[in-house]
Amino acid sequence: MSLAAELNLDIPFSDLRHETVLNIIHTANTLAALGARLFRGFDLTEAQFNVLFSLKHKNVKITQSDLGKRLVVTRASITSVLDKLQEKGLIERVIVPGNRRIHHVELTVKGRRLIDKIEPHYRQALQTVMSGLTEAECRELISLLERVRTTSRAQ
Amino acid sequence: MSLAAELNLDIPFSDLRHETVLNIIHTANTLAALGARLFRGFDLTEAQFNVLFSLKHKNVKITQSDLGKRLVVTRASITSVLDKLQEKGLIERVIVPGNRRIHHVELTVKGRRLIDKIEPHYRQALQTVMSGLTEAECRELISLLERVRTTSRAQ
DNA sequence: TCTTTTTTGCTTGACTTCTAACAATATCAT
DNA sequence: ATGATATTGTTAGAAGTCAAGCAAAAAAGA
Repeated sequence: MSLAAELNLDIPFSDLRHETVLNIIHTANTLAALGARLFRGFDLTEAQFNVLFSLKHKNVKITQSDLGKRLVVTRASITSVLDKLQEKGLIERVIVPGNRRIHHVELTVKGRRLIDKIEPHYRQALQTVMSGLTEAECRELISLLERVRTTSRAQ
Repeated sequence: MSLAAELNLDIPFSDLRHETVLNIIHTANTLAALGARLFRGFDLTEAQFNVLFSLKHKNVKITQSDLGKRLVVTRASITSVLDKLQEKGLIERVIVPGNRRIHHVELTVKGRRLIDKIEPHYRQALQTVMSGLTEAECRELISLLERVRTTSRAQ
């Protein structure tokens, strides 16, 4: 269904570029909402899931700043998400000998167990949600989005 | 640039569907951040801009619930955004004779002047940000995203 | 009519996000 | 080495988001 129809607009889009941008944002919101619903079943927010997932799929030690870059949020945001995860006993901040400014963030046993339990459901949801596109179409979509970002970064 | 490179991941994506979903979300975030930067120059948040823009491009009277559906946020969210806009004197809630449950939301003169001032900058930014894609590519991108949403809605 | 259901807007509380500022620490340049 | 600069993590404050629950009002059904 067209976005204009979905949003019940009384005037169709007159600006193709505008329509494209809103389609990207609206699709992202739709996907994020599905994710949020899945994570809530495990008492996690999307941000909390993202941290756990990043920690699991990271080989080297990672600092809070690294995590921020990876998830594209500020250091201040990471601080508060980690606080919540630490309260729940899912991660720990490990002191790094030789550098008193940084912490290494690590999954606890409990944290690892939780993310291991969620991940199959997450993979399954991705599979389902993207089942409407072929592999070639996925690649095409990625390529178009990369070009949008490239232009955006030039701003 | 690939998303994996952008995020400095040490392992490339092994799951094409996952990569696609993250590309959509990350591109939307990038675009939203650009928007936020533009709106901040006019002392508006993105949510506030979205409300003003919707009000301007709406012919019929619109209630708070309508606005929520249009912007895909809950009624609770709309309430607080409207409170802020009302404090600034940019919108007003108009009592509807014959139905004491609803309000019509309308731009004030000040609100209309502001959105009129911002809109050309917004259009220009859209133009710039999407200049990397041809019209045909925009249509292709929209079509792929619509199919992702169609599948998502089936969940 | 009268009861039940639905819709509407609001409040509260939890969470995330940002910007701006800060202190502690590390790094760089002279 | 020492003074200037940059990085790291934190805090505080503002804003938005949602879910859940509420009261008032409207709509639907019996």
